[in-house]
Amino acid sequence: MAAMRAAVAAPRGLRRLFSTTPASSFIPPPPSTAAPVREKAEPSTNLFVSGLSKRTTTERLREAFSQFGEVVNARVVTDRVSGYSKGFGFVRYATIEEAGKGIEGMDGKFLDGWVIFAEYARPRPPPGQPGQPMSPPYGQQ
DNA sequence: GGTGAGCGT
Repeated sequence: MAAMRAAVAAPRGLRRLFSTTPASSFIPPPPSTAAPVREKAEPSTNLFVSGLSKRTTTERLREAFSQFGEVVNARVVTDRVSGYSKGFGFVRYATIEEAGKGIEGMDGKFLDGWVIFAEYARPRPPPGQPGQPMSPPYGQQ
């Protein structure tokens, strides 16, 4: 009789060996389209250029892409403190048409000894909308 | 000092 009580009170430590998650012995399969896959952004006048040489500057980037259209804005992303290029940049054409030609003409090409990759840049969050002043309590006096 | 995938001062 006392053995029954012992069989109920003792096996607590043993239950952990038998009670492994029953319904999830494996990793839950990702529902797809949830992986860190970087899809290409939709066409726009803004281009993302990667694979740049560390010595490639904004001017050279503009020169290279100006062959295929009017470059309205070009910028090589550089570190603010060190001032060195991060190896990628952005190029903005006047029209989407030129942007497409810029990609077709510069993607996979060489620039300063490095193969660069040109693609449409992702949409960026808007800078600052009217209603967000930099100074908080500056209205009442 | 300048690496080597990436999405901006």
